[in-house]
Amino acid sequence: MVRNTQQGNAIRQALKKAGRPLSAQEILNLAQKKVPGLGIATVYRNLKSLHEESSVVAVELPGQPPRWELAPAKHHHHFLCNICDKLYEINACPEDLQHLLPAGYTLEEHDLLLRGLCDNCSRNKKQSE
Amino acid sequence: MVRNTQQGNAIRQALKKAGRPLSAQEILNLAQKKVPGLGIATVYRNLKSLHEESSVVAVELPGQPPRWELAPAKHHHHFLCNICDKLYEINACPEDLQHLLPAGYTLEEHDLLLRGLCDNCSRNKKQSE
DNA sequence: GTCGTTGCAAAGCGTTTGCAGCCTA
DNA sequence: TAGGCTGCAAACGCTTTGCAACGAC
Repeated sequence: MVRNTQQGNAIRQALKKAGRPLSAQEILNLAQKKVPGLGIATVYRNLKSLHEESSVVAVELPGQPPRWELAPAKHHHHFLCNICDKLYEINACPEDLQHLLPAGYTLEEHDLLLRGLCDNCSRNKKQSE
Repeated sequence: MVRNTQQGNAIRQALKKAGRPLSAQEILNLAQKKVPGLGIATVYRNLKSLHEESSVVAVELPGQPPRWELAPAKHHHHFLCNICDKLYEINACPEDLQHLLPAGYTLEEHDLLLRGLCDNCSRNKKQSE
């Protein structure tokens, strides 16, 4: 049976409060404010369990460790800002990707990562030009 | 200046002959047939150089080490088979992704990974049903 | 009291780096 | 011959695991 521990709660709360995908290290830092002795191994073990029960989702980024977010209600994608490195949730989807595939292929899932400049960084860049 | 070494050639040839993205380990295995003493560090150093000069591209996969391919002539995406784990090149692109973004965001690049069953595995699965 | 969970430290894996020797230009 | 490139082994960063102690039920 699954037990209700301080550590597990702190980890889930950190993800919930952040509202954006966090790295294991970020989760550790946040959760340690609630449970000072918390170790990184416990973060990984909890993430693994949560992932197995589909409560959290891993977001993979090129050349970086994955970030984790609470399982979203609806299908969505992400936008990574090339300047501030923040990862945003995009509530839209290109749909109809099956037609990109050659005949015979069956599409089951898809991952889309958009990259560029977020609103903030776009604005800052324009000002400095 | 850049020198023309056996090792570098073996690595480039392995990528060229394979015609699909390879992991560093796969490259090592293939290139060692030409240059037996070849070390993994040399594979990584060559990949790094080739990547810097944009001759090769890294393809990132969730939960796996990246695979490398010779820089493709044209923009494309990939399809990962959920059964045989082979990675295929898809010469198509959803285009017009900017409209998925909120106002103010600037789209610079995008990565799309399609997953499902390749032609072969789709067929095998149907037969066994 | 049981036994799932934890913290620590050690190990694992993919990747990078320091260094002395090698080999291309 | 100079100095870029190599192989080896050690180091690295992130993640997982073994183990004894802890604590939720």
